[in-house]
Amino acid sequence: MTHSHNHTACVQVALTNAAQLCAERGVQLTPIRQQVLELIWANHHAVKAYDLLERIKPLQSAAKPATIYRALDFLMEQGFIHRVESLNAFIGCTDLRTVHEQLLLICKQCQDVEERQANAVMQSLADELKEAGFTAHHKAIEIHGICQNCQQ
Amino acid sequence: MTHSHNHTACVQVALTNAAQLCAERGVQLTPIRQQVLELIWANHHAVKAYDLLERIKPLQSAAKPATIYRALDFLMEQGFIHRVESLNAFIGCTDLRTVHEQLLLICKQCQDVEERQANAVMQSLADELKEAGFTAHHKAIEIHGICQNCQQ
DNA sequence: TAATGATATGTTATATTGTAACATATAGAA
DNA sequence: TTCTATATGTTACAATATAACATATCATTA
Ligand SMILES: [Zn+2]
Ligand SMILES: [Zn+2]
Ligand SMILES: [Zn+2]
Ligand SMILES: [Zn+2]
Repeated sequence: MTHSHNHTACVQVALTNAAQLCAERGVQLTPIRQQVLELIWANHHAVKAYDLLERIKPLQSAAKPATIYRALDFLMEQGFIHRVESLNAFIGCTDLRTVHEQLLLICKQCQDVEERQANAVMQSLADELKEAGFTAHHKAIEIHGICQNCQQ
Repeated sequence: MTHSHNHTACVQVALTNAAQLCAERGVQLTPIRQQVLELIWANHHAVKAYDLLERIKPLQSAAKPATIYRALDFLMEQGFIHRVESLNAFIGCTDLRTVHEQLLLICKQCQDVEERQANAVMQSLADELKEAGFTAHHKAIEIHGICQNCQQ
């Protein structure tokens, strides 16, 4: 994603959808929440909470850790962002309109994180969980390696 | 696993295999490393580093965070334990003799973590990664929910 | 033997990540 | 207006993890 794409469009889609969904749901996309979402969408890297804190300070001089973590909690509840567990970091969700499980491909070289639907994987996982008698509430599927662009 | 099994056997297998593998590999299972491994194997819960620190202090009064993290690094390098990314915690590996990807089923109720081979899942994941052109180095697949025993 | 090098541990300090708790503000509903 | 829910401000701290340098131990080898 770092490589040649119209990222302005990515950001605009994300923000427009978030605003729309908030309106539909009767929740508030406040300035702080919107700014945090925009900062996360600065690129396709996973962003750390304290990096967000530094970056939002020019806009919100009173910002403290709780400011960021509250905004992150909200954005996660609404499904606008995902937490990358193995990085303690956050990325914008690229598929706001679908209820989905996320498979995250995390490139060690360019730091980009790609979210994929991976329906076949999710289906075999569902089969496996059924066999195990396990009721899933949340799935974290995070693959670290080298992305297609970085291999060339 | 909490429910009715011979856990003494689990521990013994884990420790015996670890000792054997260290001998084969020419690395040292020092007292600290062995004690940390035993503490991790106290049960099938994921254990946090600072809990290990408290628990090892009666045995190693000089223990500090670095003591634990170094032992954990060693045990992970040797494949004797896994890090549970979504819990910042560690579990003993139940399958020391096989090179494998781990699928971790994490029960919210009893805290047990079950490691499963899940060959079908891994195969569809491999297919998906191939399609994505992504070369995987490390996989963290962690499912949170309710285990079979806790549902009854 | 003595010097060397590799490994493991001791020790202090600090960096990073995340929450708790309580106060204040704001705005719509009753 | 008063109440209530929601959002934010603020202080303090808890929990997780690493850096950096000192010391110890032991096998190798000059
Ligand atoms: Zn983009
Ligand atoms: Zn890349
Ligand atoms: Zn057991
Ligand atoms: Zn359970």
